[in-house]
Amino acid sequence: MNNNNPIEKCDCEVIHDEIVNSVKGKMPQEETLFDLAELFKVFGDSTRIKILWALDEVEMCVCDIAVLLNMTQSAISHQLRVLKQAKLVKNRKEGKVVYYSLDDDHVKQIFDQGLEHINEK
Amino acid sequence: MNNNNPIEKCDCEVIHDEIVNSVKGKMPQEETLFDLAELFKVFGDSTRIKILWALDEVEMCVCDIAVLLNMTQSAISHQLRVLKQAKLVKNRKEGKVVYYSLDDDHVKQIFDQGLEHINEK
DNA sequence: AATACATATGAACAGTTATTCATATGTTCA
DNA sequence: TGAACATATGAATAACTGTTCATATGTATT
Repeated sequence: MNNNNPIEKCDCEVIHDEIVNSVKGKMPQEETLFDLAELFKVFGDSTRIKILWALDEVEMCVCDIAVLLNMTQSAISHQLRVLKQAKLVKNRKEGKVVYYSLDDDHVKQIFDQGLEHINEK
Repeated sequence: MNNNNPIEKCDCEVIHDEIVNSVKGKMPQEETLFDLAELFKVFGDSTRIKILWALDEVEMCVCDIAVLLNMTQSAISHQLRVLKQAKLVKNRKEGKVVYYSLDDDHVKQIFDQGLEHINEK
């Protein structure tokens, strides 16, 4: 069933039909790959990386983090929301103060793998 | 030496001075965290995730990838450049055709950690 | 040499995102 | 109740990013 239809968006001929079809069969669901990209997008910002790294050490309140990173409370709060939506951090409230902590066991391992890549290259 | 200077950008008082200072001492170098974020930024795009996943299966030429993902050759080529700059893929030339393959052992492990996070939540 | 084709690349555009600013919410304490 | 403070949030803005389009480069074939 290998017809010679013009390929939709690619402006070149298929070079290796078999390989393409084989890989197509092995690819995870579109949605899974999308979710994976969304997760890594969260890791792809220095501020959030710093927050995660700090929270991997110890639970901290919003203001602590702002002071630590020398940024505004607002900026940190916005980023904590992103991290929370990604379910990477959780929080607990104690009076006026909200304490954030890591909510994932894989963060450190993902960091470590990333660092290994960087250090090898 | 805990003076009571107004904190630069944070518009609130330091809540837990000791924690902030302790964590500050344990944080990796600014540059390391920046590089880590830059690396994850590369993972933070569906197209690039798909390319990496495909190349983890088998070496492919640019056109193959374009057909596989139903995208233009140009778009793929641009993304391959990003992946190459990040040293996640390498290529070899055979006549007109350029074959790309993974250039990192950690890609799959990073994916797996990410997937574990997603599946747990 | 000329053509065909695979890939690369620069400019432009649209969509996304991080920070700032102003302000709202919610809690404590007097 | 009102003042003080920690945090959250919406709107605005500036910077960044992915794709497209047009075109350039480089290789093989005739």
